[in-house]
Amino acid sequence: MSTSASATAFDTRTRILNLAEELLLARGFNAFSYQHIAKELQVKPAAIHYHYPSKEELGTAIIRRQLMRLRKWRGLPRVTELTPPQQLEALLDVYRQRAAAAHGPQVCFFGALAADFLTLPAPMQQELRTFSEELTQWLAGVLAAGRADGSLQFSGHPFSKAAQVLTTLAGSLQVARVHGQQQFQYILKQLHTELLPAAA
Amino acid sequence: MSTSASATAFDTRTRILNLAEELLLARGFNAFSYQHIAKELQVKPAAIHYHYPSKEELGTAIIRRQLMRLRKWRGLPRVTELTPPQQLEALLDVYRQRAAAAHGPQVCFFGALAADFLTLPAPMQQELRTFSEELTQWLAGVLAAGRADGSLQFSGHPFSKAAQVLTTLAGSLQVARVHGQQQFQYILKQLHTELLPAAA
DNA sequence: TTGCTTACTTACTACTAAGTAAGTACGTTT
DNA sequence: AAACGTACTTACTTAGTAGTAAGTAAGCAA
Repeated sequence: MSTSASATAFDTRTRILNLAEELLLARGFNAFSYQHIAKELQVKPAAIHYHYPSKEELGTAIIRRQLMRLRKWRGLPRVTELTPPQQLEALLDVYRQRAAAAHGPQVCFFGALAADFLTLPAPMQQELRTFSEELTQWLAGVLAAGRADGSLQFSGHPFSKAAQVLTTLAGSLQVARVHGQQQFQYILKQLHTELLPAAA
Repeated sequence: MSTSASATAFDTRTRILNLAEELLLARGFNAFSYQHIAKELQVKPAAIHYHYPSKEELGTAIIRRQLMRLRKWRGLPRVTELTPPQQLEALLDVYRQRAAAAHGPQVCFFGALAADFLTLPAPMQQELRTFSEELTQWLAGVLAAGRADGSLQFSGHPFSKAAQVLTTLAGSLQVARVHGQQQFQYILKQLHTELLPAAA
């Protein structure tokens, strides 16, 4: 169209974002540099600055993309049409995938960024808050619906329970990195059996 | 005695360790430097190197001290003589204190170091594993005893449940940093009501 | 063909990081 | 008084950090 969007241009920009995301999840925001990205992509560090002038913009772009993914995902027919327990299962699957990631277990966005939170630029802090809030609200809705129709069980407010479940999931990926996947399995199984009625 | 252990020497060493610990919990291992410590303590960076030649040794010392504290704490009469629910409560209090820390909510050791885990020197990784394992084992014992005498309720293996609870606690402090203390309160309340029988 | 845009590279600045070697002031020991 | 150990400072090296300014090759547009 008007923007001819040459394939290579788009590619490099996206490849930078993909790699930065990977490095963020693997090492944290303060422990990866433009040099790491540049070396891996076989370009010069200045090329990264061309696409993302500052590290703050790069970091914000990573979170923003993840927020867009969340919004798209939760609106997908193959997600909205599931029953509450299936939606919960779909969420757990996302974390299972991360735990089994190719280059060693990754943490989730929240876990990776929350640890460095106080050192993050303000725009990144704000984006992260938005992301976390929207995810919690979505899960709270799923839990409320599930308890209403008897397919899920828990005590307390759905929002509190959602916050607790997401917190546990975020933590469980960090545990997986320190203690291996078995601990992660234990924790997920524990979550699973507590939320689903024994009868079902 | 043989080592005259001049007061100032001991003081500076300890003050370095205290401040490094504080910075680690606030900013993560990769986001504090010898300069930060030196400036705050009004000495030169080389003075820090004198006491802790490398950052790896400083980091290891922080974890090791925390491990010693744990071993001492769990053996204290005022802890061992408590009932299982009281021991659980004592553990939760440690986290509540961190959440309400003076200079903004701190995360726990595990949360702070797990995020940076892949960038940590091997000795620090090993010390952290030991610390986490001992803490989980201790809590598993408390949970098992509590379920046996009917004062605590949960499903699954005590070790799995202990891992889940500690994971949730670690995560909850990260949440507190991002979303404020109220979310933290929700999560702790949720944990509390689930573990303690409604009747009690 | 001239000019403009895109996507870089080269070469740099300014700064910070961990770590080291040599020197010094001071108190204790001999 | 001489020697020594402790606890530093001064001055440095090496290696990285984010970020910038200027140049360039390739492609498209008038």
